[in-house]
Amino acid sequence: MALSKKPYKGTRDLYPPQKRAQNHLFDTMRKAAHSMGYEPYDGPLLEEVALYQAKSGDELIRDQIYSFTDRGDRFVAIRPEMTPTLARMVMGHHQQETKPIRLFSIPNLMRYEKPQKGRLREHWQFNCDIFGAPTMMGEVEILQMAINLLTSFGATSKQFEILINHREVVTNIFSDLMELDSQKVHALYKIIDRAKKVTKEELNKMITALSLTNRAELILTDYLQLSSFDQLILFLKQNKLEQQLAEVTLLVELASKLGIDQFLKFDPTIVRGLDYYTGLVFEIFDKNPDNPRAICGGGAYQNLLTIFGGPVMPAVGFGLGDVTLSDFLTTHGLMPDFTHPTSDIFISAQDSDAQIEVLKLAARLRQGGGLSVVTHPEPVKIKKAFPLAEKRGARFVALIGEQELTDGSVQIKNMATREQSTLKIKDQIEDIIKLIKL
RNA sequence: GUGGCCGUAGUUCAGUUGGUAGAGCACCUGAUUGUGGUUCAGGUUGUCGUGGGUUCAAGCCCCAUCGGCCACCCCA
Repeated sequence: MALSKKPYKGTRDLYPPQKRAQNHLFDTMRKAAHSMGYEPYDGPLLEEVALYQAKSGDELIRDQIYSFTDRGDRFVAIRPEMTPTLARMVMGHHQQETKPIRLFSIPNLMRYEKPQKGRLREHWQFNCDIFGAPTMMGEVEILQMAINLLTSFGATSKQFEILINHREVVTNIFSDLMELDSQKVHALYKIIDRAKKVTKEELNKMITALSLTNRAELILTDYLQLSSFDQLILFLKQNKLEQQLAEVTLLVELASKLGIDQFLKFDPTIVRGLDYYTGLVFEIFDKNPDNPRAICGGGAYQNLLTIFGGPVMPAVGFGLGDVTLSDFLTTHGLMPDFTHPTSDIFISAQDSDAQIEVLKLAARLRQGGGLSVVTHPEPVKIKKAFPLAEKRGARFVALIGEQELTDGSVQIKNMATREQSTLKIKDQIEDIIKLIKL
């Protein structure tokens, strides 16, 4: 039976047009990270499953992980997310690092899922994390980073928003104010996570099924109606949740002074699935109603080092996938066209005697630095040279034929302006480089 | 895991009530033997996803399987 030419289910073959587009995403990510002092890192593709079992949640391990037993009987997985690897690495080094520790990476991750829009089995995810920053300083910085990234792609606050919640606020409301046991808290998490996807009647039905006390139900209703930070702050004041009040107030104040408050919105239904989040949680949403999907998610987690016997350390981070990002950029017309390659100059010979001169000229031009020089490996008629140059996205064409060979020159033509000049290869190499670099 | 739609040339797709495959784009060649993007003429390209079944005959009907898209479920 013939082998399939298609890539494995849920994965992509990245041919040059797709890979150029991805490189554009990655380049912009690296620039955004670098601009805020975040350092690059990477980790292994494989980790022991136990690393994920500790904090990621059952669902992820049970159904969504690619795992196998290796020849040494170790139960290993292809990384489904980067944060546990990062925590492991930080645990190994944090004592010798200056705080805060700022790190980013663009790992490819795999999850065993049914592929659909915005969701494949393999994707690349921009991960940014900060360890050891004071509460809300790290949070605000991470939000800034996410905003920086999206705005440097050209996106505005009209196109995306960051929906924010606080795990501790939620936990306090559920377990202290409403006096629920942990089982009901967990069930309620699931319910409010679904709140925006179902009708009010269905939501009420799910809540009724929990058989809460009247008091608890009232508090829940109040909570779910909060739709701004102002309302949340009022709610926290009324219910005397001092610690959370101070944190949320600080967040709002910092965001407002930095001018990023226009991007932020409190949303009581954001709770996020991963078990390790302990503080602020957020998701970035496309405001376009046709693409109502989170393009990025993150939050604060302070206990992840404790699974290695490490200290409690404040940490904040987010992950942003390349699939959802390019969906977002495409729907808003922010994705440049990467269909065609680009190069600076295409050089070809008209007869076989001139072929070696083509290669020599190309080598000299490359020594000039930073130029993309494409040669054709066999002589072609002049007419053919231009379409070939176009295919390579060349801005200039250089031709060497019989005449040029006898006087050591080269014809150089600007593809756009059609201006053409004859230059001596030996004496005028600097002029040629200057011409192309203009 | 559940449901819907779909799988035909490199690509996007057409293909009638079953009668052994077609178009655009792309690609190649040519239109006075040293100057392109337009135009024109000609040409190449298929295990019709795979495996079974029904039939004289299957791209078309049936079953299975793999894959794709979408919506659920779930969730980075």
